[in-house]
Formats: sequence, structure tokens, C-alpha cells
Amino acid sequence: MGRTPCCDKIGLKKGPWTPEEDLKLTNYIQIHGPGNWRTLPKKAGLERCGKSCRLRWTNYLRPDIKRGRFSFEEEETIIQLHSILGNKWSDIAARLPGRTDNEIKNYWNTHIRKRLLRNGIDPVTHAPRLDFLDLSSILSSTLCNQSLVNVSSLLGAQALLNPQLLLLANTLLSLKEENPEIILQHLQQNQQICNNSQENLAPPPTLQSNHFQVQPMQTTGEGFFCCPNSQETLGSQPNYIQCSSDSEVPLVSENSNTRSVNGCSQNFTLDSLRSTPISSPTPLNSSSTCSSSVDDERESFSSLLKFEIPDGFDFSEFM
DNA sequence: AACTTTTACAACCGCATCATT
DNA sequence: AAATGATGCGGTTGTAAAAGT
Repeated sequence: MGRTPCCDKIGLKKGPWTPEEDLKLTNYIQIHGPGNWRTLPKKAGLERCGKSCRLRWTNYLRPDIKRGRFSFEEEETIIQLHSILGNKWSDIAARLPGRTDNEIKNYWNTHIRKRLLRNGIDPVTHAPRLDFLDLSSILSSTLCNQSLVNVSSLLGAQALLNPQLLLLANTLLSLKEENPEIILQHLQQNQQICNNSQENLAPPPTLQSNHFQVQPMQTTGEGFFCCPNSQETLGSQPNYIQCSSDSEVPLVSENSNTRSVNGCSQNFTLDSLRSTPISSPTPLNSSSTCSSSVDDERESFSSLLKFEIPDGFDFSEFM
């Protein structure tokens, strides 16, 4: 209903904004505020439609916009929020002060999405992809030609149905490139996962808790990756995949609603995930003091996310 | 150096929803 | 309640810059 032609009107300019136009728009809004976007262009002396002005302001000219590369924490937060909220970019942007929905959406499509796909993780469901086929044979042939270990026997046929093992395999493939020496160690340390998978096939990754915690882990020389559903499969022992890293690896764990990154403890409940105005940002992301933003390093971390939503949790709240 | 391909991101489009009359 | 107008949102496109050949 009620839609009216906008930029298609003859005489209204489209395409990239010039510095002069930016200046006009900025000056006008700083003095008068945006007010009515439809009438703004005329008042500001711009030959643009209101929609174009609004977009230019909210996505680019607004003074509180943070520009530049996304920090590691920001990227991690985006992945976490996306796994819960889906493509609700504006909701995600509300948790990342200074970032716009458009910027996050672009960053997701050009960086994060591709990286998840490369790591065998479905960027829509955030679950390991089942077309990551025949991992045991792939691993055996690519990782263990030197007869370090028979991965097939470690994993077993059912491994292909176990998301934990898919993640483990994925991580091992990454490790192969970074530090092949510790692969055997990882496999042995995670043999319990493999054994358990033979007896008790883990269900697909599901959301089981409405509160979770991201804790920093000191990983001087070795880090831990966390696989989904660790508690069910391994009892009280979290299901970690050890790996080499000098960075602090944020880790999601249960039974707390506190999130801390680099020592900064922050509330992080699903309540806080509900839509919040940009003017009152939740302190989800810390100040960008974490400088480990090397792509390869980030790539290694992309499989560590774990979300648990309790039974009976009402997802409609987020729809 | 010239051309092609890829990447990154600003901007646009159209639909949905909210607000007002 | 219905009609209309305004705004917000997510998907998509266009294009400049970078990378590759």
C-alpha cells in the first residue's frame, strides 16, 4: 500500500555521492536534524530522493559510525548473533556500536560467509555441512600418508554423521597446513569423541540454552576449540580440540550469562540480544584492543562457536 | 603495459511494517 | 477499518580498486 515513486522521478540524481552532496546533507542534518526524509532533500538543496539521503546518512555520514576493518571480537560477535538471529542485519548491527546493518551484511557476504563455507560450515545453519563427504578417507589419505595414524579407525564410519567429528576433521585439516606435528596428538586427545560417537551418535547441533558465556582462554602455545553438544557426548568434560595458537580464544560455555573477552566481563544474555536502539548500545564488543585479526587465525576460530538454547525456548521472540 | 577477473562495498530496489488520518 | 504516506529492512546490483595473467 501507499508506495510512491521515489528516485525514479526525473531530475533526481542517483549513484555515488559527491563530497559536496555529503557536505550539504551533513550540514543540514547537524543543524535541523533529519526530520522528514522526503522533504529533506529539497530543504537541504539536494537533488536526491529522501530515501537516498537517509541511506547515505545512516550508512556513511553519521558521526558515530566506526569505519575500518572489523576486529576479531566484532567478527566473532557477528557469527554468534547470526547463528541466533539469522539475516536480521539491523538487529545484529544494534549489538555492534558504530557498525551499520549494511556494512555488516556486506562483510558477512564477502568475508565471513566464504570462510565458513571453506571450513565446511553451512553459513545459514552454522552446522557442519554433510556434503563434507567421506572425511575419514579424505583425512587418511591427506593427513596420514606417513602412517602416523589410521584416521579411519579413529573416526569410524559413523563419524560422518557426528557434527563433532566433522568439526574435528575440519580443524585437523586446518592444522595440517599450520602445524602438522601436533595432528596425531590432537587425534589421540580426541579419541574419546570418536569412541563415544560409535556408541552414541550425537544429534545435529541444536540450540539448547538461552544463556551462554564466552570466556577467554589463555592459549599460550595451545588452544582449545569447542565442538557442539560437548556435554551430552562427553559428560562433564568439555569437548575441546586442542590446537596451536598464541591468541586468546574466546570460548562459549554454559551456566553463566557473563561474557568476557580479553578479560573484560560482559553481560551476554539473550535478553540483551533483543533489539536495542543504536543510541544505547549493549557492551557486546569490547574496545578494539584485540589485534589478532589475521585472516588465517580467524579462520581457525570460526568453528569454535557453540550455542545452547534450553528446551522450551521461544524462538518466536526473535522472529 | 594492457587486459581480464575478482573483490569489496556503496547504493539502489522493492517489499513489509508502522504511523497517521 | 481502510487508505495513505513514511520509514525500515534485506536482497541485489553497479562499479571502483586490487589482483592476476
